[in-house]
Amino acid sequence: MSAQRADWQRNHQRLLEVAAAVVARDGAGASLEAIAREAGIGSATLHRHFPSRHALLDEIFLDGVTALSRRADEPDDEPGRALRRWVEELTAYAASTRGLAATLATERASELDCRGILFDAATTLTRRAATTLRPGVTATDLLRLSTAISTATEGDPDTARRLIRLALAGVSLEEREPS
Amino acid sequence: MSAQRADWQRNHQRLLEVAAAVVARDGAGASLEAIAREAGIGSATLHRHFPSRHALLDEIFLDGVTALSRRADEPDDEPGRALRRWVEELTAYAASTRGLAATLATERASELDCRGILFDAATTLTRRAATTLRPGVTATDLLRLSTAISTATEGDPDTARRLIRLALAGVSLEEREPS
DNA sequence: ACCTGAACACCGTTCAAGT
DNA sequence: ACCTGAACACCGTTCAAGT
Repeated sequence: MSAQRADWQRNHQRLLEVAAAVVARDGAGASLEAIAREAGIGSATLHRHFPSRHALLDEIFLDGVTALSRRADEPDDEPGRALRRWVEELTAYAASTRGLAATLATERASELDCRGILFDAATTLTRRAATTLRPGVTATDLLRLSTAISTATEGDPDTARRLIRLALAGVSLEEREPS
Repeated sequence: MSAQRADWQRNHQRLLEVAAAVVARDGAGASLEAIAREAGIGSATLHRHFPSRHALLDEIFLDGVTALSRRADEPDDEPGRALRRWVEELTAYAASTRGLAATLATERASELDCRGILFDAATTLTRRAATTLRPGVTATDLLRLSTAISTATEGDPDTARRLIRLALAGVSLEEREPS
């Protein structure tokens, strides 16, 4: 590893830490100029490190999302319950992590970004729980519901949890076909 | 009515029409400068007519939302179905009307804005359907779910309809308490 | 190779000055 | 009374110039 590469890594790391703090404070729409300013670099340098806002946001949340995705592997003898619990945790986590919900709502650029990682986890859980699910329900549906709710309840994870539980269980007591 | 007041009304009406067109094209975050420019007025005048972005957006959508709220009064001998159908229509309408979902997601300023009107309609339907609903489910819950989904699916009313149906019916086939 | 200052084309908001 | 041009303090993006 060259000295330049080590330098770059240090700057990169520092930039990410500052960016995470600013996004936690100002949300997904935080000023990129403010991030560069607080990191002590030029805004042009920020743009070279991260070609888009989404690229920056995605890297900020990558560790937390990866940790959450691992929890999908915990064994559970009731796969339906395991799926519901994980989706509930994802929704509450995204609602309490400023900027994450908006990041997940953006179309992903690569297979290895936050959304791709969560999609893989959701797919595994959905497959295991397939027999307990209403026919036609996909991992994509569950992620869309979760992201929609966490986006709408940013900063209020209790409400997020309540709404995703409601959506997973259904609003009505009646027996019906959804279509 | 003075000539000045008539003038103002004409300008106001023209401004609203232009604003509606620009928002339909550019979304809820449309440039207020662009709206003023296309309406042929100064941006300062726009700000005097509408003290906030929300005030402008709300007035743009008022007619459509009022029409939708009236449909809650149509009689139905199955109040649970009536509620579900109306919430589904609201969600699809908001998803297909650019800028409306974001407007509904904003905390309301008055009792007579779009959100207040929809809240009244949802409250009526929810009360009629109370015995068919899971205990504790409120009109606010249903509006929050609808707005969350339509915000996340702007421009795709078919997906919006599919997701709100799923949320109303429940994802799982199992009998459970949502706790 | 890497970074930066400066320029560019935008914003929203406000207010003195005009009519 | 009403409207406007202009000013102000910001943006994101790009690039020639520096080291």
